[in-house]
Amino acid sequence: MARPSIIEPIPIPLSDDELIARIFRGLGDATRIRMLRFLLDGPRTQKEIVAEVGLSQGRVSQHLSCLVWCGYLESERKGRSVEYRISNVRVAALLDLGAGFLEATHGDIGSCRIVERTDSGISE
Amino acid sequence: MARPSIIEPIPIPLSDDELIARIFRGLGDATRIRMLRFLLDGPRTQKEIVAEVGLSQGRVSQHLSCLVWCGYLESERKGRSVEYRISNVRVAALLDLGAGFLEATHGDIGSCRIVERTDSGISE
DNA sequence: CCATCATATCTGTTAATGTCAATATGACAT
DNA sequence: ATGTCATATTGACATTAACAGATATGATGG
Repeated sequence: MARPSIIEPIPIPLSDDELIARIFRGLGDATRIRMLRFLLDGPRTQKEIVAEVGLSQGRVSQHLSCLVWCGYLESERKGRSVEYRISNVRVAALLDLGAGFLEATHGDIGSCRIVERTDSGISE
Repeated sequence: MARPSIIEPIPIPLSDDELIARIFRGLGDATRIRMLRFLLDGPRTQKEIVAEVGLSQGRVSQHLSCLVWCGYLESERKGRSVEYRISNVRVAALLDLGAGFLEATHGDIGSCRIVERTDSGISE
């Protein structure tokens, strides 16, 4: 696929710290986590993902581009649709480690305003 | 230590997806990554950390509070100073996995505007 | 080649959060 | 108790990025 609009034509040189931070920032949004966990069950088209997460199609498209260019997903056109799938096993490993970390802590992360984002919904 | 001001007095119930996203968002900033990597060498006082990262003392204090309440660091007062240290081995595991992921991808994450943050500095 | 379905892009709004500077609080030595 | 060093908090500001809605692009079937 061509470079989506959310992608810089020319990459800017970045520090190691910034690159690693971006790896994690790619996972730092509840919508993207939800998409990734949905796709752990198997490949899905964008339309199916839109139905699952309930956000606007445009926003979902951008999140998916982000996840692809960050290396978490692969995409492949299948006729009119585009199919998305988890790119490799490291993704599941990262999600597992994150979930394990959550369990191991006292859960105070829910109180930290620095990583706060208004989201009142209890897990489905 | 008492609850810092960046902490909600009463935690708001959050979805699993949001909690996991926050775990990763805690690692989604180059300054916090730099601090964590610095502390992998051993415990340091806040003053030493301020000298290392070169940001204002106030901002460093907030990042450290964030990292503590997210479960990445532990803090202990030592006389006038406060010593910070990596809380457990999962932290190093997460950082390693993130770095490994970075190597395994094509490095296109540096081009993704969604996880962009202006930071032109090449690694020190 | 045209209508339609699926996806991509653009525009504007809003909330989150990184930052510094200034100030307040806490611990310790004298 | 008081001055000083270390840390915490607050205020103001800029930037990032999530979001909906409108529109554009691309693929396919008729």
